[in-house]
Amino acid sequence: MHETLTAVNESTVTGLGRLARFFGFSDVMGRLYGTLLLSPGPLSLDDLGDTLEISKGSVSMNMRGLERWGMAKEVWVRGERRKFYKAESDMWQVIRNVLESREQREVHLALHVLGESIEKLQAAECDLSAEEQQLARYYLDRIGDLQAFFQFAQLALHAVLGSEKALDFEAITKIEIE
Amino acid sequence: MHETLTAVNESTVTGLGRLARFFGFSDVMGRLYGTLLLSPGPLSLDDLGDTLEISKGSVSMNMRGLERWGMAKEVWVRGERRKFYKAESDMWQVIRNVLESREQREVHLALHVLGESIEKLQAAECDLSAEEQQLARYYLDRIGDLQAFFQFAQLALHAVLGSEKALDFEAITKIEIE
DNA sequence: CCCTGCATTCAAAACATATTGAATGCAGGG
DNA sequence: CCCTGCATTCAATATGTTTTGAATGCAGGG
Repeated sequence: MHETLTAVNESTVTGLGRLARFFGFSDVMGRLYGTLLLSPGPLSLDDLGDTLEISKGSVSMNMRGLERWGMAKEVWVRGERRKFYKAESDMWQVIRNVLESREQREVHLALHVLGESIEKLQAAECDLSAEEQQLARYYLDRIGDLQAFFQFAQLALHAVLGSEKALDFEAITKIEIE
Repeated sequence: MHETLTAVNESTVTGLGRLARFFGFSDVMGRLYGTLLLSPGPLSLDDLGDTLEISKGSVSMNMRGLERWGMAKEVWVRGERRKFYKAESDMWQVIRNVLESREQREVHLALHVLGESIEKLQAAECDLSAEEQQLARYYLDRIGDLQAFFQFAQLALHAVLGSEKALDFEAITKIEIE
């Protein structure tokens, strides 16, 4: 195959590996996704293992990860007994999946814990010495800041996820930046 | 100290550790930040090490990390020879720091690499066999999608960072969510 | 110019995470 | 009901990361 194609393929796959790590996934997951994304046809686990030079076990586990996150789908190839996968190529869908299941949960948890702390501090107020009360007020201020941050994050998430009809990436491509 | 204060302190510090990991920093950095945030006065490296029960070395290295990211600042305490730190309590500033120096760079790099790939593919077109040309077009499509994603991310970053006068977190607190 | 009290560095150790490949499981064909 | 071809699991291992603490560096006081 022409070296340009090979080079582009490799840098894309590497880049997606990097992106995956950035988002807290494993490098291999990103590379698997990239390999699938750049393959016109579906690939078997063996294909993927051969291409990326990683073991069958690793391919199997990481692919299941990709499936769980809705980044790849199983595909039936007639006449084949093996499993074949293709990448979920709708980026928007992938992002929704990640934001919804992971980020959303983190933010929720954080807000829950912070809310509890505030309640506890308010409930305990009478039991505290003057000095402790002062510290409690300090805590309430700082925790209020954190709460504001997470509420901002929640707003941002809602803004991105809430837009029912997938933001039009193609349109965005055409916007001139800087 | 009253157990409520202790409990709230601990859960906040733990939560910030978690948040730090989520953002790709070390757990310890988050906990150090949390400890400083909940301390009315500045703390020395020893104070921090004692509180979190970690070694001097670790405190030293992680604090320098926090400083580099603009999450903590050195503070002079008169009559003391030791270094003292306080948390940068302006969350907005912290977020700007992280987004600007890290996320911004990632997005930039990605867009650069993708752009290069597109150029390479276009330049090589004539050298390709019919079959290779077809694959090249396929690559261009997929890479275009990735590009659109990163351009979206860049837009989002600009939107958040661009607003010159720090988004008003306090105001956001008051918005009713869901 | 040494001594003290601190911060910093860095190699070794502890710890965490990812990968491997042999063993196991499972389905469909004969 | 066994055999084959595959996927999956998991304990052992390799790899990467963080922490530690002893050694080192450095500034200021005496």
